[in-house]
Amino acid sequence: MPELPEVEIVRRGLNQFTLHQEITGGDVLLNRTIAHPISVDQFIPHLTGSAIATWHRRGKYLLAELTPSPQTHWLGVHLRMTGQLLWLHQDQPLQKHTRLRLYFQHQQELRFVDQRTFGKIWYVPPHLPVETIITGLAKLALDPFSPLFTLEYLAHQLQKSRRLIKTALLDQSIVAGLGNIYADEALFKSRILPTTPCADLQSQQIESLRTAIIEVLSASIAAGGTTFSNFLNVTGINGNYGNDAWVYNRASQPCRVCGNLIERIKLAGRSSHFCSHCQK
DNA sequence: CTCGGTTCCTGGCCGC
DNA sequence: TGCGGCCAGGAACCGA
Repeated sequence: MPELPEVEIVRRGLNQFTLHQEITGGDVLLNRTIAHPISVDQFIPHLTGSAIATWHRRGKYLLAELTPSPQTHWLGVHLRMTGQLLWLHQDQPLQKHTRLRLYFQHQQELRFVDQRTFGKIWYVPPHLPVETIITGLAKLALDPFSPLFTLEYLAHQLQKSRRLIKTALLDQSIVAGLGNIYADEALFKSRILPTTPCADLQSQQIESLRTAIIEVLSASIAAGGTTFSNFLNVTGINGNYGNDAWVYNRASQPCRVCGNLIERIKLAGRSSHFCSHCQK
Protein backbone atom coordinates (compact mmCIF):
# COMPACT_ATOMS: atom_id res chain seq x y z
CA MET A 1 0.00 0.00 0.00
CA PRO A 2 1.46 3.34 -0.74
CA GLU A 3 2.98 4.69 2.45
CA LEU A 4 5.42 7.59 2.77
CA PRO A 5 8.27 6.02 0.73
CA GLU A 6 6.03 5.05 -2.17
CA VAL A 7 4.36 8.47 -2.21
CA GLU A 8 7.81 10.09 -2.17
CA ILE A 9 8.93 7.94 -5.13
CA VAL A 10 5.82 9.00 -7.02
CA ARG A 11 6.44 12.65 -6.15
CA ARG A 12 9.98 12.51 -7.53
CA GLY A 13 8.74 10.94 -10.74
CA LEU A 14 6.03 13.57 -11.11
CA ASN A 15 8.60 16.33 -10.62
CA GLN A 16 10.74 14.72 -13.30
CA PHE A 17 8.02 14.43 -15.94
CA THR A 18 4.99 16.64 -15.40
CA LEU A 19 6.23 20.18 -14.67
CA HIS A 20 5.64 23.36 -16.72
CA GLN A 21 3.42 21.74 -19.33
CA GLU A 22 -0.04 23.06 -20.04
CA ILE A 23 -3.00 20.95 -18.99
CA THR A 24 -5.21 20.83 -22.07
CA GLY A 25 -8.20 18.92 -20.67
CA GLY A 26 -9.17 15.68 -19.05
CA ASP A 27 -11.78 13.06 -18.36
CA VAL A 28 -13.29 11.93 -15.05
CA LEU A 29 -14.18 8.25 -15.39
CA LEU A 30 -15.31 7.70 -11.80
CA ASN A 31 -17.09 10.59 -10.12
CA ARG A 32 -16.41 9.64 -6.51
CA THR A 33 -12.65 9.89 -7.10
CA ILE A 34 -13.13 13.67 -7.13
CA ALA A 35 -13.48 14.72 -3.48
CA HIS A 36 -13.69 18.43 -4.34
CA PRO A 37 -15.32 20.34 -5.95
CA ILE A 38 -18.57 18.59 -5.17
CA SER A 39 -19.78 19.21 -8.70
CA VAL A 40 -17.51 17.00 -10.78
CA ASP A 41 -18.32 18.97 -13.97
CA GLN A 42 -16.23 21.85 -12.63
CA PHE A 43 -13.12 19.78 -11.99
CA ILE A 44 -11.52 19.61 -15.45
CA PRO A 45 -12.40 23.24 -16.39
CA HIS A 46 -10.66 24.46 -13.22
CA LEU A 47 -7.42 22.77 -14.26
CA THR A 48 -7.45 23.41 -17.98
CA GLY A 49 -4.90 26.04 -19.04
CA SER A 50 -2.79 25.64 -15.92
CA ALA A 51 0.57 23.95 -15.49
CA ILE A 52 2.23 22.31 -12.50
CA ALA A 53 5.06 24.31 -10.93
CA THR A 54 6.09 21.59 -8.48
CA TRP A 55 4.80 18.60 -6.52
CA HIS A 56 4.97 18.57 -2.71
CA ARG A 57 4.37 15.74 -0.28
CA ARG A 58 2.82 16.00 3.17
CA GLY A 59 2.60 12.58 4.83
CA LYS A 60 0.92 10.41 2.21
CA TYR A 61 -0.69 13.38 0.43
CA LEU A 62 0.60 14.73 -2.88
CA LEU A 63 0.07 18.41 -3.65
CA ALA A 64 0.63 19.99 -7.05
CA GLU A 65 1.20 23.72 -7.03
CA LEU A 66 -0.59 25.09 -10.09
CA THR A 67 0.40 28.07 -12.26
CA PRO A 68 -0.24 30.54 -13.65
CA SER A 69 -2.22 32.41 -11.09
CA PRO A 70 -1.83 35.52 -8.98
CA GLN A 71 -2.65 33.27 -6.07
CA THR A 72 -1.60 29.64 -6.03
CA HIS A 73 -4.19 26.98 -6.60
CA TRP A 74 -3.66 23.30 -5.99
CA LEU A 75 -4.34 19.77 -7.06
CA GLY A 76 -4.29 17.23 -4.20
CA VAL A 77 -4.00 13.45 -4.52
CA HIS A 78 -4.22 10.62 -1.99
CA LEU A 79 -3.46 7.16 -3.39
CA ARG A 80 -5.00 5.33 -0.41
CA MET A 81 -4.80 1.56 -0.95
CA THR A 82 -4.33 0.98 -4.65
CA GLY A 83 -4.02 4.34 -6.40
CA GLN A 84 -1.40 4.76 -9.13
CA LEU A 85 -0.37 7.92 -10.99
CA LEU A 86 1.09 7.08 -14.39
CA TRP A 87 2.76 9.38 -16.90
CA LEU A 88 2.19 8.07 -20.39
CA HIS A 89 1.16 8.84 -23.95
CA GLN A 90 -2.56 9.31 -24.53
CA ASP A 91 -2.48 6.42 -27.03
CA GLN A 92 -1.67 3.89 -24.32
CA PRO A 93 -4.64 1.52 -23.84
CA LEU A 94 -6.79 2.32 -20.80
CA GLN A 95 -6.13 0.19 -17.73
CA LYS A 96 -9.27 -1.51 -16.40
CA HIS A 97 -9.45 0.68 -13.29
CA THR A 98 -8.66 4.05 -14.84
CA ARG A 99 -10.49 6.72 -12.80
CA LEU A 100 -9.13 10.04 -14.09
CA ARG A 101 -7.22 11.24 -17.14
CA LEU A 102 -5.46 14.61 -17.27
CA TYR A 103 -4.26 15.59 -20.73
CA PHE A 104 -1.09 17.57 -21.29
CA GLN A 105 0.46 19.10 -24.40
CA HIS A 106 2.30 16.79 -26.84
CA GLN A 107 -0.31 14.03 -26.33
CA GLN A 108 1.06 13.25 -22.88
CA GLU A 109 -1.22 12.22 -20.02
CA LEU A 110 -1.25 11.87 -16.25
CA ARG A 111 -3.53 8.91 -15.57
CA PHE A 112 -4.99 7.86 -12.21
CA VAL A 113 -5.61 4.12 -11.97
CA ASP A 114 -7.18 2.80 -8.76
CA GLN A 115 -8.51 -0.71 -8.47
CA ARG A 116 -10.30 -0.33 -5.17
CA THR A 117 -11.52 3.23 -5.70
CA PHE A 118 -10.53 4.56 -2.26
CA GLY A 119 -8.17 7.12 -3.79
CA LYS A 120 -9.17 10.80 -3.66
CA ILE A 121 -8.34 13.85 -5.76
CA TRP A 122 -9.08 17.47 -4.79
CA TYR A 123 -8.99 20.79 -6.59
CA VAL A 124 -8.20 23.65 -4.19
CA PRO A 125 -9.14 27.06 -5.62
CA PRO A 126 -7.03 30.22 -5.05
CA HIS A 127 -7.44 32.17 -1.80
CA LEU A 128 -8.19 29.04 0.26
CA PRO A 129 -5.73 27.25 2.55
CA VAL A 130 -5.37 23.66 1.36
CA GLU A 131 -6.39 22.37 4.82
CA THR A 132 -9.89 23.76 4.40
CA ILE A 133 -10.50 21.57 1.36
CA ILE A 134 -8.22 18.61 2.07
CA THR A 135 -9.36 18.22 5.66
CA GLY A 136 -7.02 15.32 6.42
CA LEU A 137 -4.11 17.76 6.22
CA ALA A 138 -5.42 19.81 9.12
CA LYS A 139 -4.70 17.13 11.73
CA LEU A 140 -1.60 15.71 10.07
CA ALA A 141 1.41 15.26 12.39
CA LEU A 142 5.01 16.14 11.48
CA ASP A 143 6.73 14.27 8.71
CA PRO A 144 9.48 11.97 10.07
CA PHE A 145 11.98 13.70 7.77
CA SER A 146 11.25 17.09 9.31
CA PRO A 147 14.09 18.48 11.45
CA LEU A 148 11.38 19.11 14.05
CA PHE A 149 10.71 15.36 14.37
CA THR A 150 12.79 15.10 17.53
CA LEU A 151 12.75 12.79 20.53
CA GLU A 152 10.90 15.50 22.45
CA TYR A 153 8.24 15.73 19.72
CA LEU A 154 7.66 11.99 19.43
CA ALA A 155 7.63 11.51 23.20
CA HIS A 156 5.06 14.28 23.51
CA GLN A 157 2.93 12.76 20.74
CA LEU A 158 2.97 9.30 22.34
CA GLN A 159 2.47 10.65 25.85
CA LYS A 160 -1.02 11.83 24.97
CA SER A 161 -2.13 8.37 23.81
CA ARG A 162 -3.40 5.52 25.93
CA ARG A 163 -3.24 3.13 23.01
CA LEU A 164 -0.82 0.38 22.05
CA ILE A 165 2.23 1.63 20.17
CA LYS A 166 1.36 -0.17 16.92
CA THR A 167 -2.09 1.38 16.81
CA ALA A 168 -0.68 4.83 17.62
CA LEU A 169 1.90 4.63 14.82
CA LEU A 170 -0.87 4.17 12.26
CA ASP A 171 -2.55 7.38 13.44
CA GLN A 172 -1.53 10.16 11.03
CA SER A 173 -2.06 12.77 13.74
CA ILE A 174 0.75 11.21 15.80
CA VAL A 175 3.31 10.54 13.03
CA ALA A 176 2.66 11.26 9.35
CA GLY A 177 3.38 8.73 6.64
CA LEU A 178 3.55 5.34 8.34
CA GLY A 179 1.23 2.53 7.29
CA ASN A 180 1.04 -1.10 8.29
CA ILE A 181 4.25 -2.24 6.58
CA TYR A 182 6.66 0.38 7.92
CA ALA A 183 5.04 0.52 11.37
CA ASP A 184 5.81 -3.20 11.82
CA GLU A 185 9.29 -2.77 10.37
CA ALA A 186 10.14 0.21 12.58
CA LEU A 187 8.93 -1.60 15.71
CA PHE A 188 11.11 -4.59 14.86
CA LYS A 189 14.18 -2.42 14.26
CA SER A 190 13.66 -0.65 17.58
CA ARG A 191 13.00 -4.00 19.33
CA ILE A 192 9.63 -2.90 20.71
CA LEU A 193 6.61 -5.21 20.84
CA PRO A 194 3.60 -3.79 18.95
CA THR A 195 1.45 -4.50 22.01
CA THR A 196 3.40 -2.15 24.28
CA PRO A 197 1.18 0.63 25.68
CA CYS A 198 2.57 4.03 24.64
CA ALA A 199 2.72 5.08 28.28
CA ASP A 200 5.11 2.21 29.11
CA LEU A 201 7.77 3.28 26.61
CA GLN A 202 11.07 4.46 28.07
CA SER A 203 12.71 7.56 26.62
CA GLN A 204 15.51 5.37 25.24
CA GLN A 205 12.97 3.21 23.42
CA ILE A 206 11.23 6.24 21.92
CA GLU A 207 14.55 7.53 20.60
CA SER A 208 15.28 4.11 19.18
CA LEU A 209 11.84 4.07 17.55
CA ARG A 210 12.34 7.57 16.13
CA THR A 211 15.63 6.52 14.55
CA ALA A 212 14.15 3.27 13.26
CA ILE A 213 11.25 5.08 11.59
CA ILE A 214 13.63 7.37 9.71
CA GLU A 215 15.96 4.49 8.77
CA VAL A 216 13.19 2.19 7.55
CA LEU A 217 11.59 4.91 5.44
CA SER A 218 14.95 6.01 4.03
CA ALA A 219 15.91 2.44 3.12
CA SER A 220 12.65 1.94 1.26
CA ILE A 221 12.98 5.22 -0.66
CA ALA A 222 16.52 4.19 -1.62
CA ALA A 223 15.10 0.89 -2.92
CA GLY A 224 12.47 2.69 -4.99
CA GLY A 225 9.55 1.76 -2.71
CA THR A 226 7.97 -1.54 -1.76
CA THR A 227 7.35 -4.63 -3.85
CA PHE A 228 4.17 -5.26 -1.87
CA SER A 229 0.75 -4.47 -3.23
CA ASN A 230 0.37 -3.08 -6.70
CA PHE A 231 2.61 -0.09 -6.10
CA LEU A 232 4.09 1.39 -9.29
CA ASN A 233 6.11 4.52 -9.85
CA VAL A 234 4.94 6.99 -12.51
CA THR A 235 6.67 5.01 -15.25
CA GLY A 236 4.97 1.78 -14.17
CA ILE A 237 7.93 0.16 -12.37
CA ASN A 238 7.58 -1.73 -9.05
CA GLY A 239 9.97 -1.10 -6.11
CA ASN A 240 12.47 -3.39 -4.41
CA TYR A 241 11.96 -3.04 -0.66
CA GLY A 242 9.64 -5.99 0.16
CA ASN A 243 12.27 -8.61 -0.48
CA ASP A 244 14.18 -7.55 2.59
CA ALA A 245 11.34 -6.84 5.00
CA TRP A 246 12.24 -7.89 8.56
CA VAL A 247 8.79 -8.99 9.68
CA TYR A 248 6.00 -7.67 7.46
CA ASN A 249 4.08 -10.47 5.76
CA ARG A 250 6.56 -13.03 7.15
CA ALA A 251 4.29 -14.87 9.64
CA SER A 252 5.64 -18.35 10.52
CA GLN A 253 8.94 -17.65 8.75
CA PRO A 254 12.22 -17.50 10.72
CA CYS A 255 13.30 -14.15 12.12
CA ARG A 256 16.23 -12.84 10.10
CA VAL A 257 18.08 -12.03 13.34
CA CYS A 258 17.39 -14.93 15.75
CA GLY A 259 15.58 -17.61 13.74
CA ASN A 260 12.47 -17.60 15.95
CA LEU A 261 9.24 -17.83 13.99
CA ILE A 262 7.64 -14.47 13.20
CA GLU A 263 4.23 -14.13 14.84
CA ARG A 264 1.14 -12.41 13.56
CA ILE A 265 -1.72 -10.95 15.59
CA LYS A 266 -4.60 -8.53 15.00
CA LEU A 267 -4.51 -5.09 16.62
CA ALA A 268 -7.34 -2.66 16.00
CA GLY A 269 -8.33 -4.67 12.96
CA ARG A 270 -4.84 -4.61 11.39
CA SER A 271 -2.38 -7.49 11.21
CA SER A 272 0.84 -7.00 13.15
CA HIS A 273 3.99 -9.01 12.55
CA PHE A 274 6.76 -9.32 15.14
CA CYS A 275 9.45 -11.50 16.70
CA SER A 276 8.68 -12.20 20.36
CA HIS A 277 12.33 -13.00 21.00
CA CYS A 278 13.86 -9.84 19.49
CA GLN A 279 11.09 -7.44 20.54
CA LYS A 280 10.32 -6.71 24.20
C1' DC B 1 -12.31 14.11 23.80
C1' DT B 2 -10.66 9.39 22.85
C1' DC B 3 -10.67 5.27 20.72
C1' DG B 4 -12.27 0.92 18.57
C1' DG B 5 -15.26 -0.90 15.08
C1' DT B 6 -17.24 -0.36 10.59
C1' DT B 7 -17.29 1.04 6.01
C1' DC B 8 -15.85 1.86 1.31
C1' DC B 9 -14.06 -1.68 -2.87
C1' DT B 10 -11.93 -5.36 -5.90
C1' DG B 11 -9.31 -9.33 -6.66
C1' DG B 12 -6.39 -13.00 -4.80
C1' DC B 13 -6.50 -16.91 -2.26
C1' DC B 14 -8.16 -20.83 0.57
C1' DG B 15 -10.94 -24.73 1.45
C1' DC B 16 -14.51 -27.71 0.21
C1' DT C 1 -12.34 -27.14 -11.60
C1' DG C 2 -15.72 -23.93 -9.51
C1' DC C 3 -17.36 -21.17 -6.24
C1' DG C 4 -18.44 -18.92 -1.80
C1' DG C 5 -16.43 -16.42 1.59
C1' DC C 6 -12.59 -14.27 3.82
C1' DC C 7 -8.89 -11.07 3.76
C1' DA C 8 -5.91 -7.02 2.48
C1' DG C 9 -5.77 -1.84 4.49
C1' DG C 10 -6.03 4.36 4.68
C1' DA C 11 -8.85 7.26 6.59
C1' DA C 12 -13.64 9.10 7.33
C1' DC C 13 -17.33 8.29 10.09
C1' DC C 14 -20.08 6.65 13.99
C1' DG C 15 -21.17 5.49 18.53
C1' DA C 16 -19.78 4.00 23.25
